[in-house]
Amino acid sequence: MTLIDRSSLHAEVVARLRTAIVDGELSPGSRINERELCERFGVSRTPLREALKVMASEGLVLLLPNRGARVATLTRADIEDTFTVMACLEALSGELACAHITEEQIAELRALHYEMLAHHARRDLQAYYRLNERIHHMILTASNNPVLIATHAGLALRIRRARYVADMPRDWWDQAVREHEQILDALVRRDGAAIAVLLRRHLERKIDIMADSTGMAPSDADAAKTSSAA
Amino acid sequence: MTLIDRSSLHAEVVARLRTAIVDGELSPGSRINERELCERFGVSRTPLREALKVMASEGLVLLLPNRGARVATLTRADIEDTFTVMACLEALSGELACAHITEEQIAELRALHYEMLAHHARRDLQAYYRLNERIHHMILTASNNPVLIATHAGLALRIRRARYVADMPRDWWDQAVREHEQILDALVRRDGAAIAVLLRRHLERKIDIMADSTGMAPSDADAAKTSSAA
DNA sequence: AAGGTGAATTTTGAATTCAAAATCGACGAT
DNA sequence: ATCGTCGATTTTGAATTCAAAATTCACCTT
Repeated sequence: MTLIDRSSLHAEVVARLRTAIVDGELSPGSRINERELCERFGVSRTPLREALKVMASEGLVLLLPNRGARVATLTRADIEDTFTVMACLEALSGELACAHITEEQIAELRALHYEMLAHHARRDLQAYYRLNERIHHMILTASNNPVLIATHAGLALRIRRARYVADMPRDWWDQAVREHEQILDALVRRDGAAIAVLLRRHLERKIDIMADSTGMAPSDADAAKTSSAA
Repeated sequence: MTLIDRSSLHAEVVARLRTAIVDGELSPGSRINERELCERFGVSRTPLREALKVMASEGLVLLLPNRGARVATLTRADIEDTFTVMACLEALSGELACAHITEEQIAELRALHYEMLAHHARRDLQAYYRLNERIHHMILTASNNPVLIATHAGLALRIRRARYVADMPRDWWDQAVREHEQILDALVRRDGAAIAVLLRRHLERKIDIMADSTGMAPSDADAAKTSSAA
């Protein structure tokens, strides 16, 4: 593992710690050993601790006073609650995008949509996810509301671990693609009310798929109990 | 100024720094001198710097690498964008609250509403604001979605400085009170769709009042230039 | 006199140090 | 043999120290 660029150490450490957590390199609920992470990143404890505090305020890390840090766990309720809020935010983004999006952006969005259709046809789930993400993000961007974009990004980060699940029922996937077509159509018609409804339903339908899938921790409290065995 | 409790220094410093910024004790755009603040809080630079980094991730502070920290300024666009998102979140909270709120909570909400009416009748703006805030927060709480509550709180914090303005046009105030009555009514009827529309409109109407009022900084960039003017 | 140059000072960023709290482990009592 | 207690070790929290960057300001040049 390469050592960190010394010029903006704090930001680098935050970024790498975030990546490590979001990518599951540091498993949910696991204890974070400061000394160990320092060695791994090649930095002293000061910037690492600063990073931990930032991550805690982002909700990716749990800080137990005098007892160290722990990677935050996601309960099923956390995921559902987060997605409910994200669905609402994306609905708003679509609504705003209808008012602000340019013809060029719509053209690009259509291109991305066809690319996504290609991945769907090939059953390439990973590639599909990537395009899907780019499309949603492009609508967010077209909302022209930086606060909305940042708020969404903050929430997306926390559930990223759970968002992209391996098993997606075939019929669900087909339906999602159809929904995307309707969403694009509403955008072209600049029908804000319609796209808001479509986006929200689209996202809320995803909740069940996600939460059902991978083994979720029962809760932060329970995880803390079992791990420290205190 | 009392020195800080030494048991949870970092959290205390974050809380006090946040209060200082939100209450306008530290004026927007002004430079933050670490040494000076350390003396004021009676702590060393380490916990203060940790707090600054957390505040930066919250958006209350701007960190210029190697050039210190600055209290974030609010542009009119920031306020409008933030309120647009908050309006959407509160609409969702009302919708969810319709499904979860108990009869007892509705009774309490009605009591708060009458208290607020009293303050409105007396033209006691400060007291009105406090009640208004409690009512909105109670609906948020009744949504039973901690993520939604936390997200809303994070945004509310940033614009708190601008939210409660001194001059509120009489007709606007009267209208706001009428809207509150409709909102309460929708809640009683458990009409989620209606309350969502009402709450969103209610909040969005507030945007104009707020942004028009107090002297807003033109932008962060401009404010940085005229730095020492604070 | 105006503008630029460079050393002194201040301020920031990060490592180190120091103290307190928690964890671990051995020993002894029941 | 198990539980509890006391001391050693580790880990955390915060102050201090050290180095690098930026700012200030006197001085020099034109």
